[in-house]
Amino acid sequence: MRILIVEDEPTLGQQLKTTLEQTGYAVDLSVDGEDGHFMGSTEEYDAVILDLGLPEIDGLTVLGMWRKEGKTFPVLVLTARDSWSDKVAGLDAGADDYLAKPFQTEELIARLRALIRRSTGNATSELIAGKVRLDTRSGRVTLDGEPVKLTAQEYKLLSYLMHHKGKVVSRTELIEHIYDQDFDRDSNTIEVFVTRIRKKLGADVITTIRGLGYSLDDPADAPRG
Amino acid sequence: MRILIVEDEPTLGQQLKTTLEQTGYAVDLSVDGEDGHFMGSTEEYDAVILDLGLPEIDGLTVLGMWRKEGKTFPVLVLTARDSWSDKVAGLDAGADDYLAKPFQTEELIARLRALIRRSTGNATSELIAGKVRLDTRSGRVTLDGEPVKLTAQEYKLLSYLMHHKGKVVSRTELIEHIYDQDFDRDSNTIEVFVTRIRKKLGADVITTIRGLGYSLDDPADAPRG
DNA sequence: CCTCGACGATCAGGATACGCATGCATGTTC
DNA sequence: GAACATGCATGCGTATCCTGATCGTCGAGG
Repeated sequence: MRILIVEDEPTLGQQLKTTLEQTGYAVDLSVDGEDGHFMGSTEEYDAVILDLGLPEIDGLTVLGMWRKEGKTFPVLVLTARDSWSDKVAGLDAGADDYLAKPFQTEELIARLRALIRRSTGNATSELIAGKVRLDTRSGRVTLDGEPVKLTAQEYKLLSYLMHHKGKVVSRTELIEHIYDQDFDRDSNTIEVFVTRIRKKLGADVITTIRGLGYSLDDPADAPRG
Repeated sequence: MRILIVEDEPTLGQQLKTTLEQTGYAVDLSVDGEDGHFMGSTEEYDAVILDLGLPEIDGLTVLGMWRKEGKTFPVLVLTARDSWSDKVAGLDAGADDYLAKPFQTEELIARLRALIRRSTGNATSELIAGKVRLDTRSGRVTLDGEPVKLTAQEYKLLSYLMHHKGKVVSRTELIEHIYDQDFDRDSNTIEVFVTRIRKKLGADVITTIRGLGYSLDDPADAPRG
């Protein structure tokens, strides 16, 4: 899962970036509205954290531009002001949630998790596909109830696939969503990690669709449509 | 749009109901967890407003039951408590948003709007022709609900035909849209793939119009209504 | 109704691109 | 500095694709 943070205060921004990366997200950080808008328009994000009090361009303006462009990623708005009218304005401008500063980092993470879960159409924080379970809260993965140790990248890859269960995900899409910008797209790392995940969870977990990408299917919601 | 309110405090509940009705929603009001759960399970709602501090059954429990039953309507949780851990628990239990009491009615409405907008925003990009369904988002094809495995080229060909359902598509047109430039036009690959698709999906899916090309028709919108 | 020409369908073999697995060098973490 | 994670390069096996030949079918005209 890849996140964009648009925050003009360098300390807070960098701190958020670090925390989120430790949580298992790929994070890009932008420090002003113009650059932030550009990033959000050109790159693929699963969620955006947007500070309203930006220099140059106002956060709400940026948000409005994205929505006009048809961008649908969920946006979590940060506001220093504690007036509910601002919140209402933010929500109506297309924000999906907001958080007033100062806030607990845990709460930010929980809200982010909920946003991504919701935007990918999942009802709970525990993703299940056959014998494999992935708890987005604890970041744990189990196979037949047995805990499985995954590395950071393996987890990111699996998590993205499980969030998009049943969908055919191209290699490019995977690269765009588990790495932050500046990554060699002509590389076979995705294949390598798919191999490693299969070794740990079984070969049948991830299906290859030749020429298109990969797909993670749940035997439970198979046929019988 | 139809809303369910589960709120044990009669005054607040009734007031909310009135306000939302004036805003243009159809509103059902339930005053305890058990009844609320029943309503949510049996009726069709576009969103639910759920108070956590309920008598009898706890709000979080009700929410958990709905999610287990596969209910996906967006849920806005109301909580009197202002501890972020409760909020985190609520979000992770499957809530889509929460609001701490006391709150401004305007804010509630704005959040509700945002929730519904998001949950209905995902128009299904599914192409249907008779027994065949092709989901462009997930890249999957089903026949009578049974998933069918197509190769990349087969998928491209079928996809193009389904996008132009009912139209007669020439072989040249197919080649131009399936292959990038510079492809031997005097080749019979199209015929080969049509054959393969027919083998997988049935001979009647693709109709041959001799001398002109192919056409994919939906019995549903056949000539003569 | 039959014949014939033209077009489309089908089949099978070889070429190729694709994905898999493994080893190794470089980074990162404790 | 050791253990581990990551990403790149290589060689290999195979599903997939294209080609070309043959077979089948449609439809018009005799």
